[in-house]
Amino acid sequence: MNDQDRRSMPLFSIGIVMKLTELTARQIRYYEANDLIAPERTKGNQRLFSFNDVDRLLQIKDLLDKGLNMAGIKLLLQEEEKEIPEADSKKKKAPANLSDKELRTILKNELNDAGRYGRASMRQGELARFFVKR
Amino acid sequence: MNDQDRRSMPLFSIGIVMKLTELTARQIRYYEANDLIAPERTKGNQRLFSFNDVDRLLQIKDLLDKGLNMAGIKLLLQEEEKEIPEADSKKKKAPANLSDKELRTILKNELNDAGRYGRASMRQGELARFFVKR
DNA sequence: TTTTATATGTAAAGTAACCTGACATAGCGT
DNA sequence: ACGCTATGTCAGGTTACTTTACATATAAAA
Repeated sequence: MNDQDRRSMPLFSIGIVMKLTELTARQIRYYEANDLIAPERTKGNQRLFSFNDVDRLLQIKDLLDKGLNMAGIKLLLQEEEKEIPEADSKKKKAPANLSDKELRTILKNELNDAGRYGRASMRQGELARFFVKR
Repeated sequence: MNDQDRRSMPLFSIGIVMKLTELTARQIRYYEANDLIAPERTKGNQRLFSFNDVDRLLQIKDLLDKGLNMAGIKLLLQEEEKEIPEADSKKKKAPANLSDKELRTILKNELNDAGRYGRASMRQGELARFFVKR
């Protein structure tokens, strides 16, 4: 269990994400429709966002403020993903579909590598960095 | 915004908390009815749990497994809250699990009203520690 | 200027998730 | 045997989310 797993755990409903990001539901769904984010879904098809998702939404918001459009943001985010090979290429084998039990285990596990958080405000910064070590 | 603020931020729906803790909704509501937790509510009256809440639910589950009842757990949690004024800068490593004997001792002392036990249980952070630096 | 594209608002109808309250019950201690 | 405790389950009601469709302000293009 590593940081990336934690950050990609689907935890938040869209209502919470609205508050965390100060985006409307309409905006969030629109960004998804434009493939800027891809939150998980519950069995009943409701969106469930991870720290990574929220983080990315804050980036999107920031880039929009700077005048970029969907296409530009998409390019930037793609570019960014390439730059995160993260040294350990092996963890690619453990993708995002955690079972409930794994999820639980993760949460109960003690972490020696507990994280540091930054000082960013949630409006502009990256939420995940705020909460989780990287 | 400090650590405590982050830990007490209402973020999770009961559905997510069920998965994180492996408790049923019935159980969670029952514990709330018994004043073991006090999650926030949305405007529409639905529960919203913080990291602290989830953390505490994991403790409750643990104590139930050890045979305590609501009253005993309540006492322990209350006691723990007193200990958390955090004046103790010791930051001693969490004694992850209390032995049955320790539990008995603590409870006995409490019930006898013989005063507090000195050992800061400090085991508040299972979940929160996972996510947040301390 | 007029047209087109973009990003967002809003409304409607349906469903998922949640709420409380009531009743049932297994397991335990007395 | 009895009662209590912790949990299950069901019912009826409410909230939160879903998609689809149409509206619109602004910006870019023609």
